[in-house]
This record gives sequence, structure tokens and C-alpha cells, in this order.
Amino acid sequence: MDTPTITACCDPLVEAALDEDEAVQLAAAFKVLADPVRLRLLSLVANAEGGEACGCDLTEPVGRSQPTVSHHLSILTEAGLLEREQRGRWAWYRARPEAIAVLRDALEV
Amino acid sequence: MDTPTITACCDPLVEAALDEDEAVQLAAAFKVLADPVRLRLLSLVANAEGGEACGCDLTEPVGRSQPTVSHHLSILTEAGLLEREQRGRWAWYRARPEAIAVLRDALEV
DNA sequence: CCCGCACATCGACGCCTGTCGATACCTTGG
DNA sequence: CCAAGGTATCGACAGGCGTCGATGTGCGGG
Repeated sequence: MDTPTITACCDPLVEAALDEDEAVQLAAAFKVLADPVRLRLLSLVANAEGGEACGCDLTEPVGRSQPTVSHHLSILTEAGLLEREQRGRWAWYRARPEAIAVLRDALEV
Repeated sequence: MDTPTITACCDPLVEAALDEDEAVQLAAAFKVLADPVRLRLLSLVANAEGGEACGCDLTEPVGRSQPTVSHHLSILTEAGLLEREQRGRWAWYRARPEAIAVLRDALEV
């Protein structure tokens, strides 16, 4: 999907008109959240006990194939919404509230 | 794009895991924001003097054709992010902060 | 050392969506 | 009543993206 890391790029939508570049950057960030599987993965990880979840426990609950889940986890990680830690042959994920906050702040009213 | 009106559907992402339906609904809402032209249109309207903007003044700043702008304004309006009022042959738009707030709340940390 | 498992990558397929030109609709001004 | 301009709709096209099966990669256990 070609998604650079989510970083604060602009004032809230309703407080200043976006220029072209800001709009492209923000849209790319929201695009990461514009998929039901990614939203579920993000919420599953954020709500896992200990604040972290093993990739091996994420395939079944979202009802998609392993390659598809891996693909979505990559997109979330590249965007900075998740961070990945490899432990042996398992990948562990934690949510990154800072990245979520960037998007929330853009929607401040 | 087939986007029902944005309405509060679920607790914040990081406070409760989304079920399938909630995820589909939230993703559809974020999809509306996942386009640079729509983000610019929304911010242009929200920042217009008087809080409202005429459609005739929105085509040029976003650099797209009139049918394309009309299409995006329809999507924003159907989603409830904009409201439209027809005055004579002009369409006037206002932002709906309530709809924006629904999405912001879903990203609460 | 080899097998098994978690995970990533690849290639292919189908659908969705952003875009435009052409055109139809509708309201106002003359 | 006609002409003009703002807007919506239509049809078509191209590119993007989610999905999967098959396969590659790397680590750990026996």
C-alpha cells in the first residue's frame, strides 16, 4: 500500500484548510484505517492482555488467510500504528497510541 | 461508494475489541476520509467564512473537474460530514462537527 | 541434522473507486 | 420563452487494493 509512517502533519481539519501535500499525507493515514480487517487487528492487539498479542493468535479471529493477515499487519506496522517484536519464531505486536493520537488530533473539533 | 450516514457504532478502538459489523461500519466511515480531495473539500468548507461554502467556489481550489468534485461532495454529504442546502442554482455546504466527532471518539486513547 | 511451525513473499485474480468528457436537469435573468 | 450557467448523472477507463494458494525463509525442538 506504500504507507509512510504516520506523523503529525497539520492542524485539525476544521481549524485550517489543508494544502495538497497535507491532504495526501492525511488521506494515506486514514486509508490504513479504512479496512475492517485492519481495524479489528488493531483493536484486538490494543485490547490483548499485557497490551501485546502474538501474531499466531490473530489469524483465526478475523477469519482471513494467514498471508492476508500478515499483509495487513505489515501495513499497520509500516504506518506506525503497531510495533512488532520478533521472539523466536513468533511475532508480537503492541499498539502505538501516539500514532492513533495523530489521527484523532486531525479530527479535533 | 455506498456509504451510510456516519453514526456512533462502538467504543474507542483501544478500549474494546471490535466485532465484525462494527469494524465494517467504522472502516466505511474512515474510507470517506481516505481521499485527499475529500479531505481538502471538507477543510475548505469548514474554514470558509460564515461556516459555509458555495459549490461553485470549490472546483477550482482542488484542481479536479466539476463532475469529480460533485461526486466527492455527494459522498461527504451522504456520510453526514457535510450538509447541503440548495439556494437557487447554487449548492451551499456546511460541515457537520457531530459526524467528525464520531470518528474522533473512535480513536480516543 | 532434520522436521515442523510461524511468518513473509510472490503471482494472479476480481472488485472497487477516482477520474474524465459528454450530456441532461434546473433555476435565474433577460 | 429562451439563453446561460451551476450541478448531477452516465458511461468508460485505468489503477489500486484485498484476497488467496503456493512457495520461500528462519527459528526451535527432537
